[in-house]
Amino acid sequence: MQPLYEQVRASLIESISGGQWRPGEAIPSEAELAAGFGVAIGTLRRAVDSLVADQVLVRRQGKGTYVVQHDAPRQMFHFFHVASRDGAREHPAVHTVSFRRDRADAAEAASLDIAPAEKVVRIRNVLSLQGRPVLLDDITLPAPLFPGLTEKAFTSRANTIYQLYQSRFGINVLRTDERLRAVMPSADVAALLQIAAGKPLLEIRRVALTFRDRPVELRVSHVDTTDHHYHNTLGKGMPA
Amino acid sequence: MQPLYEQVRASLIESISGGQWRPGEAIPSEAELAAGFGVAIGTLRRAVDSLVADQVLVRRQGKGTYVVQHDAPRQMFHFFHVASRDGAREHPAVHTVSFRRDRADAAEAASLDIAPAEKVVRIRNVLSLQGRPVLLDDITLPAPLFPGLTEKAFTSRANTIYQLYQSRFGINVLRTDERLRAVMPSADVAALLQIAAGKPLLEIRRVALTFRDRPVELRVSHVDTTDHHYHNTLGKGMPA
DNA sequence: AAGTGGTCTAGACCACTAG
DNA sequence: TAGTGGTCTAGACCACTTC
Repeated sequence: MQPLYEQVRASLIESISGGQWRPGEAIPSEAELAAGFGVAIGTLRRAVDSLVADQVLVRRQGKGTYVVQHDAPRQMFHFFHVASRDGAREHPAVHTVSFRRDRADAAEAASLDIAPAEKVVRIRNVLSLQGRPVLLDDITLPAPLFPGLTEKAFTSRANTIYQLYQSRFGINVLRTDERLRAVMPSADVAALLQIAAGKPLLEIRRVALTFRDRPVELRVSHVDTTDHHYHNTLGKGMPA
Repeated sequence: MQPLYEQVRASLIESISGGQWRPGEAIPSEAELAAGFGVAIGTLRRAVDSLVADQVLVRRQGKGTYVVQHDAPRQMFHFFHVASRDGAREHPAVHTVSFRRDRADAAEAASLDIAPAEKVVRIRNVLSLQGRPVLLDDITLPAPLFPGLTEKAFTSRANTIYQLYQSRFGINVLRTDERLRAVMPSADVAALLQIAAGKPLLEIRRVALTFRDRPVELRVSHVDTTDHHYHNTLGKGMPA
């Protein structure tokens, strides 16, 4: 038998991912929820605690508990780990190079857990920091999950992409799985990042996951690490 | 005023970092501890919970709560994120190339928060996976923290270095701060990793921290990512 | 003053481990 | 059977926000 607080947690997730409580909205008070589920308030709090730890909910003392919104600055940097030499993080300026619809290849289908040759949307973005191109993102999205997605919707608010996924398509990115390697740039990548051909790049292959570890986005990034680096903290709470 | 459970947590940390309970040993039962601190058992549990989350303690139902030992396999991989192409992780074979005493340069002193020109120990290790050299570690340690450290002690159990820090010098590595870049190898690095000069490497600059975020080790790694990658999971509990 | 989340208590009962 | 951690309850009181 599953513990009660796990069942309550699962039930809360249903309500959130089902759109019953929208991002930015407050969920009912702890007393109400506990009464509704027929559990003690301590048990309800334990379920909420775990969702707060997973960044799905945020508590605001004296006000209520809210569904997180991904456009908040600290949500933004939760998944953006590129920092400049002095450790400062900055919002990148995003420029969309291309936006088109295609079919998934075998590797992509495997990564995204979709059928081979499933329809996908491909977006290529150049991200600039301090006015210089530093990062090239190649994003692949399963088309069925993003109905009616247009380039315009993407570019108009592209610096908070996960917020777009959440507000327009009800998709909460909770976790990402990243693999990093050092590579030599291809010609087109070098051109877009305006670098010499002999300069190595950091390649990040990221799969973004939502509830139940379902993949929703594949993103391959190439980073010019001349003046920037990828920052990672292991062993405790989130990086600041 | 600090919450009670925070005070209890701080007190527990004192007992652990002070060597009162040694790694691998069980701490007193929750009932005993609660009585000793004069708090409710729920409050004591909350303090213990946070230390379990920080990987300082582990609970074993029916047996007791133990101070973490860093030689456990899952502790090993907590800070070793290099995996092969298929995602499998493997214990590296370690070969010590050099071991010598020196003085810290300015950058190292800043990273380790020690006086300029402080005595340090420098170790250079080559780590092999599947019989091939994949990783070159350049480790810098503040000598005063590691009295009597010899090459022999290091090499004899070098595949669990943090366990050595813990068992011999009472230093618990709790957190690491890593910065990743793509670089071209210097001649000596290329030679030790047996790679061509034109092949890019992943550079990892890691500072290891103990209680109160005190730095205890600086490690610069160079990784041949031809058949391996650096694996990172963001947004939830520890990677498996 | 009313409503919210945050802390703390005291105790019951369950699940697991060991002798 | 005894001892440990794991779950769950019911309620008191505090701190913060809003009206």
